[in-house]
Amino acid sequence: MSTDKLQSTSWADDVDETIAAPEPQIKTITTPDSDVITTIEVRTLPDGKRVQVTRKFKKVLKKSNVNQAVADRKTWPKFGLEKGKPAGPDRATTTVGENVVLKLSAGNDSAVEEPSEEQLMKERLKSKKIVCRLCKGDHFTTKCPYKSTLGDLDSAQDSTQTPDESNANQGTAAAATSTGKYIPPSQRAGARASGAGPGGPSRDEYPTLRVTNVSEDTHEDDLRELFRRFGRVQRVFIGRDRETRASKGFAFVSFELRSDAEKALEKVNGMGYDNLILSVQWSQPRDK
DNA sequence: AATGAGCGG
Repeated sequence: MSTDKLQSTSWADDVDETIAAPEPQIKTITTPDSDVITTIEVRTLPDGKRVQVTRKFKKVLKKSNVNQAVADRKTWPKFGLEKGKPAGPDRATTTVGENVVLKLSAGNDSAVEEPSEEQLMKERLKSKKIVCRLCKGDHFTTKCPYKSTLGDLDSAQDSTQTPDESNANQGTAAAATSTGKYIPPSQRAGARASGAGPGGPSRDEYPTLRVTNVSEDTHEDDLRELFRRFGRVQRVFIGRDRETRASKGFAFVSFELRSDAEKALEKVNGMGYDNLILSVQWSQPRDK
């Protein structure tokens, strides 16, 4: 360890230097046979007093960058239930985490800053591939474009029930499955596919209108009431400020049938409502 | 003028 190395590794010294101008003199004494390094520092305090600081450091013989005890432990033969198994983690039962090393450094050197916690998480998520359980695509299962068609297939495969149990459960909502897991009626084997039948719209695919110039005190229910005359309204959403929840003056109205949405668009676009004139367009599909 | 929230893994 060199003299200037010692100076920069002590954060306390760095702090002092900003206050006390006089440069401390440091003498390092190394004895080859001993495992101790001695430094003697002479410095002048702000009030003029001279002090001598003697520090002793133990030389550490490091085989690697890990704690010696940890390294030793890794050479132990396995014991207990793992007795006789080959060395190293068994990947079938053990997930090997990322080795995060805590590094302390003097000052706030942002140029060599470690990647932030957030970045590390993102990296980890990236390496932990998202695979759709239905079609094996790289999206979440709920985002699967084939959800409405493969969805039933999946729940049938997932089921550990015998056909007898499955049939018995279909009739009674209260019946528990053999796994004890509740399956809502809409997802039980043989249930009608979600949306308007097989291949029909899946939740986000309903015909949707964007309504703008909506007065600030218009509520979801008001729009539902306004649009219901054109057909079954699937959803009403009013754009709001995240914090204040105040309306941002636009809304989305989804119908179950495109023909109804079309009628609504024609009739409501340009219509006076609550002292404003509503504008209605087809919405662009939500995406991110 | 203006295009949505939040789940998961």
